Amino acid sequence: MLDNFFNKLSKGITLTEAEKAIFRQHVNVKKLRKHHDLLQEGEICKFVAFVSKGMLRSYVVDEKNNEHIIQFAPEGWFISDLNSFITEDISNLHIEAIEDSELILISKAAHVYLETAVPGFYKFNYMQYRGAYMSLQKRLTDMFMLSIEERYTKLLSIYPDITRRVPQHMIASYLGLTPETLSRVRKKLFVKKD
Amino acid sequence: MLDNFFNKLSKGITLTEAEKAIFRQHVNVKKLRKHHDLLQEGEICKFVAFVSKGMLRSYVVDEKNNEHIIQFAPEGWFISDLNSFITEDISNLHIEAIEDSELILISKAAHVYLETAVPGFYKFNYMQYRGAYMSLQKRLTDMFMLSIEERYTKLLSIYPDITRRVPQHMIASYLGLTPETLSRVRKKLFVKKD
DNA sequence: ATTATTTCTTGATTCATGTCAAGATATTGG
DNA sequence: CCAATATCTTGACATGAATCAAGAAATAAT
Repeated sequence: MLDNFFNKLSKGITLTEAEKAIFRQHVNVKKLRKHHDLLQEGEICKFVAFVSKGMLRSYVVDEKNNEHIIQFAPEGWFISDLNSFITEDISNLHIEAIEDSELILISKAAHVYLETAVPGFYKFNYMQYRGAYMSLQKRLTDMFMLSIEERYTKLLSIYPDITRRVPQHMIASYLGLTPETLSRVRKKLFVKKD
Repeated sequence: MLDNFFNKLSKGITLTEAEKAIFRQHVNVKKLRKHHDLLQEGEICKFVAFVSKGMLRSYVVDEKNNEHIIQFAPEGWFISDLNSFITEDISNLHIEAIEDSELILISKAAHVYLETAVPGFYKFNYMQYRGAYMSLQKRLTDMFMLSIEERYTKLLSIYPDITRRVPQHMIASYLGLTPETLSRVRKKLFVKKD
């Protein structure tokens, strides 16, 4: 059940069997079918979720009802609204499955407990947060530096299977574009290649 | 010399006098005058800098020679190119003083050493990274959700003294605008207020 | 299979912001 | 104090992306 989760952790730290047992006692497994919500705007985010199977997205909705995708989380990734999770303020994010998924949920109490009971987990989170900050900063500089075409092709090169798993309008949303604009960009790109 | 630095740390952790002494042995104080660089594109970022006095900015330069500001760091803040610092790849950032400044520089070796010699420093960095990630995510959602006016007024409300300390074209750059556009936005805002 | 739903494409048009250029204002340095 | 430099404003114009609308294509449901 937790194999993928332990695999992920073991890329950064080493876990004893005893520690794995502690995790098993303190996390919850949850299945979430496509289109179903893990978190809705206005709720307090009470978990960090590890995606062991499937794929989720987090997004915000603006006053014109346009969705803007903050993050995709395929299997092997974590997803949460960290702001809400830490401060216990209400969230302005939605988190939703975009494929039938299987999750490991870590509640706040469990998260706090596990960080002291399993020192490696604290270290792991340190690196997660640092890495998350570094990637977000890259995303920001890409927004500033790259043309739409470049941002799109870069995304494809980093996540080659994204076009097969994620509808194009969501990729547009992630890149900060309308679906129409992305469609036209793709047309141009593919004409060029011929 | 290190008072501001210790004050900052003591907001998250408690330091003994012995630990302060360790810091004093392992960090460097540096003065940097306005317009002078702390880091140039193409170099490897070999430090994390704490700003004890003055103000710095980090920015990228695109192929049209436009600057895009990633971060402002007034006194009490840290600045670095964390990507370059961690991976030891060359940086694509510039870091520059925008006021006469005084810095506490922590080299990579010192940073690593201090995190083990002063456990609280490790904890402090954990929170720094987590917090940095959370603010960057807010910045990204603001980019998606808010109009230019809203982004500008929000910036002013969070950093009321920024207009006095930072030239307007740099604020424009931080917000992802041209100086002309920001000038027009301000005009509209101030007409409204009358 | 057929219908219904979602996703994607394409065209016409609008609009916000960028670009270019010039002048005004403010700041800095000798 | 004056000159030089940097910063900010304003106008005219260009342009890239959004919007609106309709239809095509693909996918899912019955």
